[in-house]
Amino acid sequence: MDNKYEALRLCNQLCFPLYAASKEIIRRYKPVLDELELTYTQYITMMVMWEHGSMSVKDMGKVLYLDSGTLTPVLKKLEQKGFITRKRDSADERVLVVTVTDEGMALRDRALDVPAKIACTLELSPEEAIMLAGILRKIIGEQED
Amino acid sequence: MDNKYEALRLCNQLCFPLYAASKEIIRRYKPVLDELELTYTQYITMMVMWEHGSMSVKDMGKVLYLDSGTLTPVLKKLEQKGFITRKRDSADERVLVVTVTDEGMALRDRALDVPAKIACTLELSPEEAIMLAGILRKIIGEQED
DNA sequence: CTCGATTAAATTGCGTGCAATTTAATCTCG
DNA sequence: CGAGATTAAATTGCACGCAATTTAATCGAG
Repeated sequence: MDNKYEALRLCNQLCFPLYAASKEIIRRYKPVLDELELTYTQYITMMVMWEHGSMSVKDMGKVLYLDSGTLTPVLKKLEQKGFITRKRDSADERVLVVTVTDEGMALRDRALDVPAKIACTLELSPEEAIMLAGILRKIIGEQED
Repeated sequence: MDNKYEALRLCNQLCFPLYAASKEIIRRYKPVLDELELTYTQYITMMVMWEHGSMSVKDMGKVLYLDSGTLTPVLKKLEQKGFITRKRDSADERVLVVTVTDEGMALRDRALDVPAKIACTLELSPEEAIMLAGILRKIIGEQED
């Protein structure tokens, strides 16, 4: 019986599987990231730091799609752990520049095998992975890295 | 230069787009759900209620992949709004049975156009949607159900 | 040069998510 | 039957995510 409520059924939605899959992947990261004593949000923040070395909170937010309300406490935590420094830009004191420390860069080597550990739990074919990445990029917006 | 750190780059990951896409979709729900005065979590909970009418917290958790720590406050909020009732099962007092009210069922009609409103912002082809749903199911279901 | 507008972070408040623990009810097995 | 194991929710504590507001610095039109 496909009635007028059919569209409301959970199983017909894309949103819910997307939401559930996202949480499921973060769950799989947990044991791996626990060894580095990083949360998932701290991990993706460090990925940006490893790649860029130094960046304003605003730019970090653009890359990660997070605002200062989320980032400020995450960055303070990472500073506390010694992986980054937080310093106002002398040219514009409104801007806070985040910079990775030597200790932060050292962490990168300890994180080298994280992607492989996650990837091997996914069991997606390369074609599926490429297809998924493309569709997700379309949902997220367009620009990207 | 694809060096040994290449795998760590944010753009090469699937996890991050998945996480970003999930948040992006929930963001798109917000204005639509605001009209119903529901959060996204409350909305998916009501979807289950509309479909099943009555269910234990445990079973609800299995469907939504959420535990009682998350569900208890959500269900209390929905009870407070008058959309559901919460009552211990007389046959087994450990079990709390959640049941949709008439007011809760009435909300269903007001939510009828929510899926269409979201779908039309996605701009995915039917093939892409089917492909995406399949891949996500694979990710979600790999070690459970 | 100045004052209102704009901008970048920080702060506040609320609602998740989830691990870990607690409480209460039920089950199991001797 | 009865004590320990198991189970279902609730509770506690922490870390997001994001809207809204606040604070401080800079910009820009007049």
